[in-house]
Amino acid sequence: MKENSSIFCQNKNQPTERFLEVCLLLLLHEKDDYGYGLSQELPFFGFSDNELNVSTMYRILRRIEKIDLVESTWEESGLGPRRRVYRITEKGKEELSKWIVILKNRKLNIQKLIDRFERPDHYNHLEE
Amino acid sequence: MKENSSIFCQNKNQPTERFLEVCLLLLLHEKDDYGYGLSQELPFFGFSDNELNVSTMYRILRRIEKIDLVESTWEESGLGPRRRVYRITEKGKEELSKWIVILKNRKLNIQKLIDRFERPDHYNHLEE
DNA sequence: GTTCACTATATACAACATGAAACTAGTGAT
DNA sequence: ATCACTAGTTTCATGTTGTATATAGTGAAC
Repeated sequence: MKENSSIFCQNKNQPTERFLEVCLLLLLHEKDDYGYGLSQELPFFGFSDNELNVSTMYRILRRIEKIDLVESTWEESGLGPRRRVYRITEKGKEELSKWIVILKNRKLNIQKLIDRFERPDHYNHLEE
Repeated sequence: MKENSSIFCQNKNQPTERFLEVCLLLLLHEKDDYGYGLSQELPFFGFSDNELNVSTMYRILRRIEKIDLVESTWEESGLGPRRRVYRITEKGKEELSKWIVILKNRKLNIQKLIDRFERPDHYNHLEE
């Protein structure tokens, strides 16, 4: 069982903050970047100051590097500490594509729940 | 900081399977039900056979009872083992309403990500 | 010249959530 | 007797989180 688990990327959990992982992959799909720079793009996806935990973000970056979704090198900035600049790999791009499919589904399921909450009449015929 | 954390229900994480919690609250908002019965309604929200872990579901039911979002009583079914029948509380209804707001936001953020993946041109002007 | 704010990354810790598996147990059909 | 279905619980290893803490470079204000 669970052989149709393509819906689960890597057969792992899908905690919400996996969404952060996908956001990072998307941003790195657009262009190479480093942690601090990425953190400034994240409010676009709803991770505003209060909601972004930078520890979590840096941890995710290290984790997805370990599983070869991204690669990194150190670069001198001249205007502050060194930056670890990340680059998405082919494997990372494939992972991103799979996540897009999952997220489309997730969005639909959320919509279903909202509809059912706001228009209960459409589902009442199930009552006995 | 984090005082505007009404966006985080009970200040806790929002792992994806919290979505399962909200589905259960919604179903119990519609009518009283027991675990096994609820499990048969869950495919509607995307929790098909392969994707629903019944341990998780039963665990969530016990957890949300502990924090008074639902109450339960044992009932004889006559056609099998006893059933623990759950009923949503006022607190549970309030929690459900808060979650609906969160999920509407989550849906929007997912949509933003999908759009940005599929129509990168609209975001390219950011490049240097 | 030192304090402050900003830039930049990393790690340790306790708390919590998960999937998988095993377990108990009642009913009814083969 | 065995099987399939109904019904719920607990244990275990693994994984993820937020918080706090640490380090360190730059440049401006005082």
